[in-house]
Amino acid sequence: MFGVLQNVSKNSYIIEQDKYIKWLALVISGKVRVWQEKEDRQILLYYVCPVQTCVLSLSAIFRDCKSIVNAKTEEETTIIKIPVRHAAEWSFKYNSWNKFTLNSFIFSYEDLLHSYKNLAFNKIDKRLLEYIRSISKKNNSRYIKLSHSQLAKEIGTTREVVSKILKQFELIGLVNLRFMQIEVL
Amino acid sequence: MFGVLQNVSKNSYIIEQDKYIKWLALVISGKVRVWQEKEDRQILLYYVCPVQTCVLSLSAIFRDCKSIVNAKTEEETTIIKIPVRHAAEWSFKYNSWNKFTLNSFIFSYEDLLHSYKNLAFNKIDKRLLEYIRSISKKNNSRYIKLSHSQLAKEIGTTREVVSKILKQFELIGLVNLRFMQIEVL
DNA sequence: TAGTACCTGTACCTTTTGTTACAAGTAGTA
DNA sequence: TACTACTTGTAACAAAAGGTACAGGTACTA
Repeated sequence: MFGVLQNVSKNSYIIEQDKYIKWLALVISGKVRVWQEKEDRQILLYYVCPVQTCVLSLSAIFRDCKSIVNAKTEEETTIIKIPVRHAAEWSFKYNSWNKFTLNSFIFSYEDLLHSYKNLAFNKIDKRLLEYIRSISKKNNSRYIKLSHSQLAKEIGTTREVVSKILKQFELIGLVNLRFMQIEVL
Repeated sequence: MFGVLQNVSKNSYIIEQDKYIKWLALVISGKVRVWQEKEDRQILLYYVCPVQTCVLSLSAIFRDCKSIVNAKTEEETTIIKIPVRHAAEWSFKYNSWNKFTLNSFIFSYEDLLHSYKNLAFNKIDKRLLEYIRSISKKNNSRYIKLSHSQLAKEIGTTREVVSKILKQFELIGLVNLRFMQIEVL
């Protein structure tokens, strides 16, 4: 038996910055947020949803390393914990596992590359608009139930900036604002 | 015979944004710059040096895709061109090739992650200082022979901003400036 | 030597983003 | 109800970054 099934309650850390990664987590149900932070700022990297794994814990398979990100459950989450040394063997034993690993890297790399370009060249208002639209699309709902400060932590800025920009968006008819709710028009 | 050895002259495009990647390039000698751009701004992703491959052309191995980056030789460069479908087979045939591929992804992903965090949280002056110091270290020389506009294109800003910041650095004794030369103190 | 292309410095201004500070609203609960 | 924690709005200000414009320098070469 190599993997251990485990239930993790909401808001628990799966990975913490500067700590060693000892096992690989596969998310079976729930949702895990992965981000970077510095002082009181944060920036989202991605969410790990069923059935995916965090590409960064994958990288730990191949050499011991400290995590450079944080990962925390956003809901009650079920994961399979696999000690990294087992997962490393699998890559050479099982073609399908190898394929899964490679695909995870490819997808994640391209995703991060898009984020990088976005961050380098687009102003905050554009990044915010794209973000709320992507949320709306992903959830298949016009209504986004996030606070301004939560949004600020996703895109790497401050609450006041998000509030100001959202207000501008409302004035030009892009959104409607309510308490803890943004309606994307 | 799968690979083709090829000499590429200085300043030739290896990969262009929005074009399909048909082959994988292994750099045998020379140097290739990989970057993203938008209008007249650019931001460096990495350099490909012997004996490495561009992680992004690796990703093309596994599914047809348009490039989201540019790659151009900075010196006379020798590459081996491998049609992507051959390279794809190798991953399942040869353990050592598989290992090489995975290592490329891991290294590149972590590298990009550092850049992303740097871009998200650090001001331009700090990023510039880190960049020129890394160049100095890499070249094992105090003297950096790059113009201000070249530096601007590496870190994603404009020439005027670089000139101003370098002048400040000179005033506080961090560097000495000459025509086409920065001495790191 | 003149011409060209590129490099550097800098003053001035604008836009973008962040900070501080405060007022007021919402929701849950003891 | 009163208390708490969190959310939202916004004015005024400050700092960071970018853009315009121009003067002058350097290097190469025709």
